[in-house]
Amino acid sequence: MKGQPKGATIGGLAVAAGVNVETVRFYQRKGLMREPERGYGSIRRYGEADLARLRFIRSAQRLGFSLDEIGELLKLEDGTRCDEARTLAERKLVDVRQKLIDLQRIELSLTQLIDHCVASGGEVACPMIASLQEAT
Amino acid sequence: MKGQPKGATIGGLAVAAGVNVETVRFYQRKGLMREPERGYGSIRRYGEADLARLRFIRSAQRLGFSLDEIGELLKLEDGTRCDEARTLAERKLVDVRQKLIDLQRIELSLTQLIDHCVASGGEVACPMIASLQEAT
DNA sequence: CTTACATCCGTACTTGAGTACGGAGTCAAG
DNA sequence: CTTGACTCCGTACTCAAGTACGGATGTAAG
Repeated sequence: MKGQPKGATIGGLAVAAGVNVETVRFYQRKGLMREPERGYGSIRRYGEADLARLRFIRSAQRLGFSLDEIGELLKLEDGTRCDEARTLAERKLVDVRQKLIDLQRIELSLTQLIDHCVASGGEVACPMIASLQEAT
Repeated sequence: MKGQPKGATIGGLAVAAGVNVETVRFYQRKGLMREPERGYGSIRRYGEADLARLRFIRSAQRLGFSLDEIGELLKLEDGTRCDEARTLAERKLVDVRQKLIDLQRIELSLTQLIDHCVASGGEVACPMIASLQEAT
């Protein structure tokens, strides 16, 4: 009933997610990733869930969330009490929606710049900054 | 023809943008903000454009852009040669669109969590991680 | 059984993004 | 014309997020 090794080693996990082994261990110390039990005296094994979690962390980071904030998002995944989760989710949602607005504005600026570039021949300027002015 | 002082001092600028004076100076050193000429022997003055630029930098940071990337975005604002600008804009656009997709997925997860929370009474878990799984 | 390579773990180093500090210069009010 | 607050500038410190190092242990292949 014990069969062959169940999952990837930390090295395999790290490669699969495109991060450094040390980074995984760092996230474990921060409490963002679990440390699987090591079946007697041995080496830890990681599964799909660990990989997904690790990838989530990296994606969320690219979106400008700090590791502490990501920890909060992961608390939602991990199941907290309902009212608590809801409050947290609502706070995060406000933040996320503001980011969406800003990103959409930047997207628009960039597409317009590209269009103008195609249309004109020479110098162009992009109202990049104006794109984020408060639109009232 | 020289009138009264033209704009805000660095302190005023910093307060208006909600950042530290030192931060402004730091951005100047990095080349993200200009250092206005100081009319004979005196103190620098900043205008609306400087404030907008500073605010843009902070917003872009919240979206997960590094200061180096923000420098690139600002090159577009500042007007580069057309083909160069276009190439850069196209690269950034890919990045921005991926961020939009990820953020939209997170937004959906959060709203669903909130809905479930309202509907059920007790424990809830949020498929936060699943929300960013590659959907193909 | 040895040997090569990975894990484990603690500690130390690095990098990006600021923050803090301190002395010298500036400027407006009293 | 002094005084208090602010600017200027260089240098040094801090904090988050890793990265690197190195000795001890585990483990699979020859």
